[in-house]
Amino acid sequence: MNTSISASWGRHINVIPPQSGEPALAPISSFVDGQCIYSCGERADQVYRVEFGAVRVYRLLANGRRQILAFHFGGDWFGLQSRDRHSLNAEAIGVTGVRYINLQEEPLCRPALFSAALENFSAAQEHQLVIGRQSAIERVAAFLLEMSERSGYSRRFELSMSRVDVADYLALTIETVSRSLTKLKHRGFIELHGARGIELVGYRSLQNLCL
Amino acid sequence: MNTSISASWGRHINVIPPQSGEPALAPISSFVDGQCIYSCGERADQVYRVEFGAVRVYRLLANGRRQILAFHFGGDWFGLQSRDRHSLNAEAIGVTGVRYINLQEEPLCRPALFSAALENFSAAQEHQLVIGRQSAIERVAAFLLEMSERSGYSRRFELSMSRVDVADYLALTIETVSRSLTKLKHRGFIELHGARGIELVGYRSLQNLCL
DNA sequence: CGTGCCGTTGACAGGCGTCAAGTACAGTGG
DNA sequence: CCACTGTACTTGACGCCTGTCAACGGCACG
Repeated sequence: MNTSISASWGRHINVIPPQSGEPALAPISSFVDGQCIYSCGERADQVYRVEFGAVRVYRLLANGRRQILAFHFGGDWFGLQSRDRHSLNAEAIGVTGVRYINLQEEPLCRPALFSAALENFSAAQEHQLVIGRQSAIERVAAFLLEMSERSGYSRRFELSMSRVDVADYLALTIETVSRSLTKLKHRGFIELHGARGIELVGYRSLQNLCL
Repeated sequence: MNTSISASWGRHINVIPPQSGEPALAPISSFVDGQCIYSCGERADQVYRVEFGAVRVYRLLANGRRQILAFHFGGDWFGLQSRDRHSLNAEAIGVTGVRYINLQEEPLCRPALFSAALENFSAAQEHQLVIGRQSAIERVAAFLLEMSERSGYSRRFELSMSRVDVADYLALTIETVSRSLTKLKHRGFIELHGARGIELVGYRSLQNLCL
């Protein structure tokens, strides 16, 4: 799926910097596309770190809708939870590897986990602003910039997730996402290479949209 | 402002349980209504705890809009930040007292702060779901239930914030908030006592709205 | 009683969701 | 090599929800 990227293209950061004296990390567990990593209601006694691939964290609502709260890529910690049971689901996007630590065996309050929690918190707040106060086209622009940042600020990259995922992340419909991408293309801000390939032609223009 | 509450009414929890061996808490600092506690760009080397009153945390966007990310009441920690400078603003709602700890003098990674960070994170996620996937009336219902919870699950309570604040928290306009409240009243789910007084008549019905 | 602020209500328009049809592309099998 | 199929994505038509603009009502305060 997202393994067929031309070599010259940026991708999401999959290289993990060597951790300094972080013990008790289990070996890499591998997941196929769409496979559940944890689900709502399960005991939350592990914290995960993405090694390669990507992860979506979401909840299903009673009206049948799905809200994706976050995407996680290589190096990101996820699964931190304020209660002892998960209130969200996590699934692999494409072939994905994660490692985890067991919270029973480890002190919960570690600097690495603390800053991971703050990073997650900060990302959630930024996303609140996007879905709260931005129009459809602004949300899509913000999303593209975010994905660019997370693939090392590359101007050209490939989305690892489908339109449905993008829509559920931005609290839009796939049709609106599609239309917004088309508008951005017509305005000369981006170019589309196939369904997943994105090129940011007008980086500054995109940023101006998101103010 | 929110000091003129009839004694029989629930209020937001202002009583602080005695902390067990938590040192270095500065004495209470008092703020008047609307006073800034910290603002975007300042160094974030303090973490605050509400002693009485309430706090709104928000950001102003370029289009002139304001998004309130969270309200904080007695006992809540706020001001935790992943970077060394604040990216948000915090203001007092009504007469408000806070205490803070200095992060320079204290180890950042303490259990109390860690769980505070996770609580903040969790609240941000729940709020993402509300503003992402709920209609106007569902958001208002969810808000009332949240305020009820935070005033000790009382059926009858008084809002400490204005309609503008509610609107900016729910990513709506004041008109839509007002209309939604009227609808909830006409459906017999709530009763309004003045502008700020709320009585939840149909608690279950409200919950069913928010599924 | 006038003034100002806050909240409510109404009329209207626009953006986005919904429904539906059309296109592109990969995989499969003949 | 090509037809067939299914999935993902795009585009179009239309309606509703919510934002915008405006007027009105209630209440505190001077």
